[in-house]
Amino acid sequence: MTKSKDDTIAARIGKALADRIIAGTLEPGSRLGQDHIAEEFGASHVPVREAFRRLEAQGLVVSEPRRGVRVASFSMADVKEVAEMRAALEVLALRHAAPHLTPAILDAAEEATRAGDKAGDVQAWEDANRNFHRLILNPCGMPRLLASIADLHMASARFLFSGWRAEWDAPTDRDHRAILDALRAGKLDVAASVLARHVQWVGRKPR
Amino acid sequence: MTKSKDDTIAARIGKALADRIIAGTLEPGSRLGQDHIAEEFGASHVPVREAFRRLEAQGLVVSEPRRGVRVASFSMADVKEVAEMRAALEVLALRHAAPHLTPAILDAAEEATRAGDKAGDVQAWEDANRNFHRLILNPCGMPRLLASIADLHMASARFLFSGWRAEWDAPTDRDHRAILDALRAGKLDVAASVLARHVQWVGRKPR
DNA sequence: CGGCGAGAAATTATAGATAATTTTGAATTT
DNA sequence: AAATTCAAAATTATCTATAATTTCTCGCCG
Repeated sequence: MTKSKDDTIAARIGKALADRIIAGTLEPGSRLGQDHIAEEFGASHVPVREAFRRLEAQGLVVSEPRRGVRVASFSMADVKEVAEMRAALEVLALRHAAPHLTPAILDAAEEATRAGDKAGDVQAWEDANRNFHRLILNPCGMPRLLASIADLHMASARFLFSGWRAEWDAPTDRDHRAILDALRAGKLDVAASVLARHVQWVGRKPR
Repeated sequence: MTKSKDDTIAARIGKALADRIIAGTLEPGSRLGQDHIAEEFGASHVPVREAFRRLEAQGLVVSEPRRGVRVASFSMADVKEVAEMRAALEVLALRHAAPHLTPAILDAAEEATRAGDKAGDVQAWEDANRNFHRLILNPCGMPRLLASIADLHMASARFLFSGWRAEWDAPTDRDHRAILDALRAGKLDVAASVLARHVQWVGRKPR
């Protein structure tokens, strides 16, 4: 029953590569040879090429016709761009999700925030962070919007894991609580503006 | 020199199919058999499958593993969702493009508006409309944002051509002029709010 | 008369093979 | 020594073939 998504080999390879790119295991700019990857996964290169197309659409790789595909590199400007897009779209999602937010959902989001506080490494913190955003935004019931946000979130996470930002501080988790408080108080505008600022935190220059 | 984009067969097929889906030649829900399409383009089904992946990422087709792909159908809710996403993202793009807008660009945008007025059919009007938006947004210099907007614009155009809206009235072109006036007067907030409203016009119920 | 299999036909997904293009590298020339 | 050319090697893109899955059809049974 856990086979509706990564059923095809292409989907499985695509997901595996995405994970590595986000985690930074595959470095920006590095070449992805289709035969090499096919061999590693014990498959032919056809599903590998199909996986490439999806990754390309997600902005995780760049492909030059007949010259191969490489892991997408990103600049500070790219990071800021993604952060601003997230701010715009997540605010939109929140405005539509708000009427459907139940106390149970808000409690779950608070629990996710606590998990983030207890996180020992960046990976665990990011998992909790993603969970928080997913919980409060999913009820908007706009699938295309949520898919776009998920892609942008991946790009943000890449940056977070890239070492540019070795530190991850408390302010974001304070933001989470401020968002929850505002939502509980019915102050949607406040929640939205905190969310917008919060999302762009990752786009700030480190060090 | 016109070969950096649709160089591969897969890209060419993808673009051709996208055009047909947007124009409505391929109806929502209709099945796309890989062999059938491959034969039509005088190719094998492998590049066809790669084209499918890109179309899937753009939301133009939906693919169920081992069950084929069909032209994505869309509901009124989908149209509204796309319109709201466009509003959010185009406003963001406009805010970043504004500082780089030159009189020459604004004149070109006005010319595009006139072309829209003179348009005899929906197709010509949509071409002019897309041109207007492209002209005033491209200078934002945010490639990922512009790519997302382009995808959303395709979805909007699909709706426009779908027959749900056989009429296309003047108000949009009045909006175009209001946006240009506001930009020329340096009233960015006004331009942004008119743009947001303008984009969502297509999401209104026809008849 | 309507559901229910079993087998056939059609279709998708993957593999293996081939053609075409780019990259590499060494020999040659200036 | 640097630049250039040209052939070999590597890699991508596509095609043809095969395996696996779904859909269809038709006869059978309730």
